[in-house]
Order: sequence, then structure tokens, then C-alpha cells
Amino acid sequence: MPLVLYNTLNRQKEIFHPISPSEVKLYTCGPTVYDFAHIGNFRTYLFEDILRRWLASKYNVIQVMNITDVDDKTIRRSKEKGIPLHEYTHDYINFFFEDLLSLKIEPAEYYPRATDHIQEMVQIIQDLLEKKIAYQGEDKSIYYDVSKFPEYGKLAHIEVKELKSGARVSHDEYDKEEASDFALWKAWDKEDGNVFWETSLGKGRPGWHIECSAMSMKYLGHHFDIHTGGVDNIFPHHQNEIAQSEAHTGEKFVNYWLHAEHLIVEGKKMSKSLGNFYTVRDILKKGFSPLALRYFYVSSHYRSKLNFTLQGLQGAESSVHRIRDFILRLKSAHGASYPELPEVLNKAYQEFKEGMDDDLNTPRATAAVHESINHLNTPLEEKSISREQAQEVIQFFLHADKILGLNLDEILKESHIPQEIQKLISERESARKNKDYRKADEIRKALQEKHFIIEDTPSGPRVKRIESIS
RNA sequence: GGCGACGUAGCCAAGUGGUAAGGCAGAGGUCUGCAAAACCUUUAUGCGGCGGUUCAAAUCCGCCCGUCGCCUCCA
Repeated sequence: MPLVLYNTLNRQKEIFHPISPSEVKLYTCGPTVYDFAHIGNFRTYLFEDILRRWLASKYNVIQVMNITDVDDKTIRRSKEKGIPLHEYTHDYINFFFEDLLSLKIEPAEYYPRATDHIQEMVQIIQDLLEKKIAYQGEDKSIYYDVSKFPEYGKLAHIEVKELKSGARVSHDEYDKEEASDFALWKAWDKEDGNVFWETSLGKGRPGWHIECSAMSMKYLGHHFDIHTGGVDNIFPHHQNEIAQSEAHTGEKFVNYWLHAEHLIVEGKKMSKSLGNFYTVRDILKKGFSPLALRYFYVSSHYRSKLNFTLQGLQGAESSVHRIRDFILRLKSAHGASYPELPEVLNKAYQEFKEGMDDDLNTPRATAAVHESINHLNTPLEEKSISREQAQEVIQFFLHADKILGLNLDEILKESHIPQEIQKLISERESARKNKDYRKADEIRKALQEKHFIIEDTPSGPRVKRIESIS
């Protein structure tokens, strides 16, 4: 079964064929750094991480994620705070990378910033001016003439003619010839304060869409494999990127466009006014582990709306525990050989792969993981899985975890129990044998304070480091 | 107004013609000094509603109801 991806361009699932047989070039729309990214933003970034990880299991991946560090919002916020734009965005860039790290999102090869690529953008705009595809408005801003690009609207399935009836378009606000035209370069005005670049296009700053064209093509070439973002980017952002890039190069820009649906909260659009607005930090402050959030994202398909609830997140936390605990129990398996193991594992590998290959169907893939646990739990409890077999099962879980990212490899490493803890455990065991339960309970409590949880099982006490179950 | 998506158990969520995966929560049980954890069993004659096509429909078609998104800078 080959990898199949849903391509927004054609509104259907398509077999993925990279341009180069061994390498995939991937552009993922990144954050505008005017504030902390929220859990809705991170749904998209996590989808991109899953995509990256699965592609990386088959190809060498070159990924670019842009950082938009100049736009209306960043300028306005930095002015409000009285901090230079660069300093203001610098902080939020750092916060963004911290959040990526806590969610175990694998780093991209490039994180280009818009403000570092003004020259590249100017060059494209110059070229579009020369080709008479762009024009200068009365306000000195430069606009893209949508009528010069016949396929405009194709990605979003929008007819340009219909755009004009859009109620939100106020013609008065623009000095462009058609309401559907969009800005490539914004001439400086007072609102921009000291944010501007003196270029051959005049004093001003780039429009939003041009940065992605410039930076994607700089790092990935004129024609590359995959471009992703949230569904709201389909129009106008990605449509405009196509128009700019293809008019500039005369080549096809991107083969596969992938878009993640939005996350909603308690059935409603997340918004600050509804009080249902969460950043990743808000979630962690409530005591949830970042892995629970990660698992929560993975538990639905990226093209479905995901309804975020605290109850749902709690459920994700429990699911993560179950998987992690299973691994721990496997580690100490030392029973007889389980004859059906090869069959169970083959099925697990196959279903995991089929799920992922089917447009990154992570719910199917995680179901394969849980199903393998269901099949192996009884033999594991009955001590009919051998040490060697347990290793094979662990290999499957590590394989799946290359995608799921639940830190299962760390759990396996965290096996060393310090001497003093070992000593306390055996003291407690002898106390229990002497039926001195008061002392036993005291030691259990003391161990807990040292972040070790002790669980009595028929085959003796089991120790868990509290961090290891997070 | 235009374009589009979705509606499966208490919650989350797979399944696009062959008789409802998986997870969470709940209930019962095993184990246990207690606790915790774990394990086992169990939970939709039903897939928003009504019709239709078919030997067979959650899946295809029509209508209706409901929720949501996009339509110029929101992931």
C-alpha cells in the first residue's frame, strides 16, 4: 500500500509521488509571532509533525517552517508595548520554540523569518511588476492583479466574480483596482511607525503572502512536493502564494496541498471573549502532561474538526498511561513463549502502517497499538511471553512511537532505581511480612515523597518513578 | 447570497455496499493487609430524521433537521 494523501488542489486522496525518489520537500506554514500560539495553532503544527515523521520513515525530508515576524498585529502589539518590533517578536519566537519542544515536535531544517528575506521578496515583486502582473496603486502600495492569473480561485474553489459580493470587503479601504487584488508590498504609513524597509519598491513593508513564496522557493526550489497549513489558509493565503509563485517562475509551484481542520473548544470556536481560549502553557498549568495533549491531537484525524474538552484531554492522559504502563510491564516479562505472538505483531505492524498510509489516519494507527495491547495483556499477565518476545513487542512500540512521540524510549531507559530506594523497598517488604503495616505504609509514603510509587503485585513490589508516568 | 464540511454509545473516534475497530468514562469481577496499579467481563439490533436504490445501506441517491467553516491578512 502506497502513501495516500488528500490533496486540497483536487479535493481527493492521491497516491504520493515525490519529485525526487528519495527526498521530500515540505513547507509548513508557521506562526505569526505576536502572542503565544494557542492549542488550535498547535493542532496544525502537530499534524505537520506527524506528516513529517511519517514521511521521514520513507524519505529524506527537507522541511521549512516560516516565522512571520512582521505584519499588522506584530507591529500594533509592539507599538502598544513600546518595544522595537524585533525585540517584541524575539520573545514570542522563543516561546514558540519552547512549546514545540514540550510537545515533542521534531525540528524543521529551516525556520526562516520574514524580516530576513525582504530582498528575496522584493525581487519577486519586481519581476511581477515587469511582467505587468502587479501594479502600483495610488497609495504607492503594490498589488497583484488577479485577473492576470486565470487559475485564480482554483485551490479554494472560489469564483473571482463572486468575491466582490463578499460583505466584508470595503472598497473605501483600498487603493487597488479590484477588491479581489491583494497587496504584495505595503507602502509605509504612520501606523507602521519605524517599521519599514527602503527598497527599490519604495519605503514600506511586504504583504503577508509574498514571504511564503519567497522563502519556500529559496529553500526548496521553484517546484516542490508538499505545502501545508490550517484550512483557513486555503483562501486567500495559499491561493495567493500559488498566483505569485507561478506567475513569477512559470512553473508549477506545489504538487500537494494539505490542510488541517480547526480545533474547537466545547463545541464552539475558540475565542478570548468566550473564555475558552487556551495556550499550551495554560494546559500544562492545569496539570496535564504535554504528551496527553499530543495524544489528544493524534486521537482524531487531521481533516476532522477536533472538539477540545478537559474531559477529553483527561481521557488522552489515561490512554497514554495505559500504553506507557504496558511497556513497563513488558520490560519485566520472563515467561514461556507465546505461539501467537508473530501473528499479533504482524497484524499490528500492518494495521499501523495501513492507517498511516491512508492519509495519516492516526486514529486507525493508534487503534492498532491498543489492539496489540489487548491481545498481549492476557499472556503477559499469565507469564506466557518470553523475555525475547517482549523485546520484539517493545520494538513494535518503539516503531509506532517514532510517529506518536510518547517518549516510550525514555521510559525504557529510566530503569535504574537508586540504592537507597531499593533499600527502603526491601525494608518495607520485611515490615509487610511481619504484618507491621503501619511501618510499611510510612515507608510507602516516604518513597512517594522521593517521587517513587510502589505497587504491590503478586510477584512482588513494582516501582515507578513519578516522572516516568508523567 | 455563493462555496464547502460534518452529524456513529455518557464522551472522543475509526469504518464509504456484506452485517458496527479502538480509546476514555461507567458497572461487575480477579488480585490485595490496605491502597494503588494491572488484568478479565460488560456497555449502539444501532450510525440526526424520513423516503428511495439493492439480495444486502452507517456507507449510494433525494428531501428535511441540526452544527460548523470559508468568501481579503484567523492554524
